[in-house]
Amino acid sequence: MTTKTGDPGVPANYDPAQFPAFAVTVDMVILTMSQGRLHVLLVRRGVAPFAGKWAIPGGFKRPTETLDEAAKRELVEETGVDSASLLKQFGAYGDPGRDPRMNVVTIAYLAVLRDVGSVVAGTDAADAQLIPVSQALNGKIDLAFDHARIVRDAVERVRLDLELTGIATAFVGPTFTVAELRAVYEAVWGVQLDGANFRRRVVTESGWVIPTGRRARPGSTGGKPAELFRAGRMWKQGGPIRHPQSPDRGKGSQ
Amino acid sequence: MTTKTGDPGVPANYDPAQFPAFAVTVDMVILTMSQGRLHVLLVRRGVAPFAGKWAIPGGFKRPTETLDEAAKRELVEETGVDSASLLKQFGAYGDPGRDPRMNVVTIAYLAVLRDVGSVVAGTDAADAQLIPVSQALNGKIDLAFDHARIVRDAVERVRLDLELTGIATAFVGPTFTVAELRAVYEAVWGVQLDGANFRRRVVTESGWVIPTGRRARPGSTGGKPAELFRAGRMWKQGGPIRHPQSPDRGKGSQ
DNA sequence: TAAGTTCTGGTCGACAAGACCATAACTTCG
DNA sequence: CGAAGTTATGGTCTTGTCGACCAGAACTTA
Repeated sequence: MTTKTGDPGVPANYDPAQFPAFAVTVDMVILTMSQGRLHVLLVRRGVAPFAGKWAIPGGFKRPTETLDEAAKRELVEETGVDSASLLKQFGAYGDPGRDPRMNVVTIAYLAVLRDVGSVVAGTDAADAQLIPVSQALNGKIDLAFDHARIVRDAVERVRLDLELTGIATAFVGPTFTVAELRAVYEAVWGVQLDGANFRRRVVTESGWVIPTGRRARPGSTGGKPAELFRAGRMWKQGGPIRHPQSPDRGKGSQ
Repeated sequence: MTTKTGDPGVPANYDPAQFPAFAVTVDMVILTMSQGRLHVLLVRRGVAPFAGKWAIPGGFKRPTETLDEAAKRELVEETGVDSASLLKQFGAYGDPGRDPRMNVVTIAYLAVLRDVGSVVAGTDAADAQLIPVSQALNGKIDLAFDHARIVRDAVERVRLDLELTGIATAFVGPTFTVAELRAVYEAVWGVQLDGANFRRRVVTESGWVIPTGRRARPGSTGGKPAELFRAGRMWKQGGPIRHPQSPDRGKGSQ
């Protein structure tokens, strides 16, 4: 036992300046839907280490700001998007050697956005790109540092949050149809959902989607024009959609 | 990691050695049941800052270990308990000024244990004590740093995990009755659960409690001796117990 | 033996959710 | 213009889950 009399775990006469120094960064996994698939925003590194490899955007925390503020600042800097409410801290990573230059602990944040594509193109762009999550995770693309693990954890978290909260509306536009919302779930989970049942769940759960009264223009393939909704409250408790692949009930087709 | 050329925040040629230095600590919220109430392990600080105030145990991360290893090491040092599987990272805290001496970012871990009392008494003890969570959170007790917030977040997390996983078995002894397990849920959630229904849920959910064949000695108040179980797998997906206070369905009595 | 207490299994009704069908409202094509 | 195709959306039916409640079993103490 180090000591109870001093700072937890530290002798009372320890010189604070001699504590092992770390750099603290805030890294962000920015997810979005594009062409029906889940994408993650990656930037290409220009300098060593890992020059030429892809990485998730992020930056160093400043002593004068909180972690959340640092994440929000980085999000604005990297994408121009100012919606801190979408940022969610989901893990800390500090394995020795994860950065060959020095000791770095990173706090990882998750952001689920729409229209990142255009934003990215407008700001810095040259080296920022949306990559399908499937590609980023199956080894096709070499991620710098331990960013592959971070992205993997983030996607896992989103799958879970989609089940428990109303995050899905963050993936779609300011107004959307039930089918668009359903497409988000199907893409993230890789399953097919019944349109009628999905609609019932979404509409019944009062407050989390709000009808606008307008209707969408039917697609080029025809069909009845769908009702347009806008997002209601985002984070809710008993989630609207339950993951179908639950390890529950026998092996029923449901 | 920001090395993107043109990042407004950090030039690419920034000298790594000049990045703001932080101390990184690992703090632990150790929860246990005692006398039917949820308790948290606190240590009393002997030196400034916050001398005399209570704090959660923790310590500095070493550059050669991972965050999880640091947490495990601290847990052993503080309580003598070596059960890393119970440790769960649940948040990072880095507000400026949270430690008046220097910039400190802490990674917070959660451990749910039984019998901490005896362990604590046996090791260092003098200044370590189990405090009812209710007292620690209602301002009765002055916690150092931002530890009140950390404890609050941890308890919130446990409430949620209790709903989604089989954590509850970590609170009870190596063998236990259904009633003991039910008491854990009732204490953490502050609700009353129907004994018969609870038993059905627990026993039906195959694998997470295992009958030993033995029976408990009836309490001094009499009654049928309860069946004894031992814990099965701990972390599961679709949790066995759903929190009754869900903000769902109208205001039905269920 | 009687009374009390706890455990434990059973039943019932409410409700949630998925499968499936039917119809409505639009498209394009002939 | 009408027919066929496509999508949206509502209805019904069945199944499974969960809580409320009751009853009996198995022990205690008096």
